[in-house]
Amino acid sequence: MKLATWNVNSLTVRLPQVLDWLAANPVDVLALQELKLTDDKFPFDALAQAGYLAQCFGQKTYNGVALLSRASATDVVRNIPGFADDMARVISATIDDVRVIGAYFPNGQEPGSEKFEYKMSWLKGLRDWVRAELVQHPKLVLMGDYNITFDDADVWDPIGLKDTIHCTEEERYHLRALIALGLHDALRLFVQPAKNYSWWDYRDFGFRRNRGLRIDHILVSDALKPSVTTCVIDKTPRKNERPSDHAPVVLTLL
DNA sequence: ATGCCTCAGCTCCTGAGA
Repeated sequence: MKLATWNVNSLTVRLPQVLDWLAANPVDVLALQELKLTDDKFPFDALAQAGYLAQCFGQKTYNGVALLSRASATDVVRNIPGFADDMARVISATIDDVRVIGAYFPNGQEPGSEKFEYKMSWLKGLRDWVRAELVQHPKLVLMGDYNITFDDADVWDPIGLKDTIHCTEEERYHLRALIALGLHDALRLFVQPAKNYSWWDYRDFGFRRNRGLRIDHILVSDALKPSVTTCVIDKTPRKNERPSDHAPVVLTLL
């Protein structure tokens, strides 16, 4: 079974690239973030022709998430139960006996800002809910755009970006707290090349210079960990003519 | 230096992203 996550930064703009990528990478599940469209504009037909069912949770202008799958998805849940939120950031479903959570974590903008405080409370809400989900669904994958780096190895300039957004100790504390629930950073289960990032700024030739961050992650539960055979960041779509600023992350389960 | 890209929208500028 293959699962992937990709922040597409507008599904309207990126749909052709998503279809191309799925044709070349026929994964079983693809979690999308930053759709930037409402459900009535979701391209169900084009994806169905490509062989994918879709569960979507859209929103005008910002945010918006979806789960694409070859098999049917059951028990679909939108956002975090118990955490009131007017932004469309999370969608979950059971697919092929695996509980899949696709999430677009808040950006946080700047430490100390109102948006940063929202990010912190959102992270706490997510953790409390995922803790309960793991009891109900031991085979669980939590993947998406986390907007948090684990440590300096995830940052192209750890000194220059120290304590800036995505790199603060508060954010990393919450990320480690998720891990402490019994989850594993799938990419780090394997030896990785240095400077292996999932996002690059559009400005200043960020991708060409590999000035990036690893902020898109796939976390797998204890029960799934023995089944993980590969986890890679696919930088190919970042080389497209009008790319998303994020690259997909792909997980293979036995 | 509060921008450099990119995207959406009450679109010819602004807010947000990260």
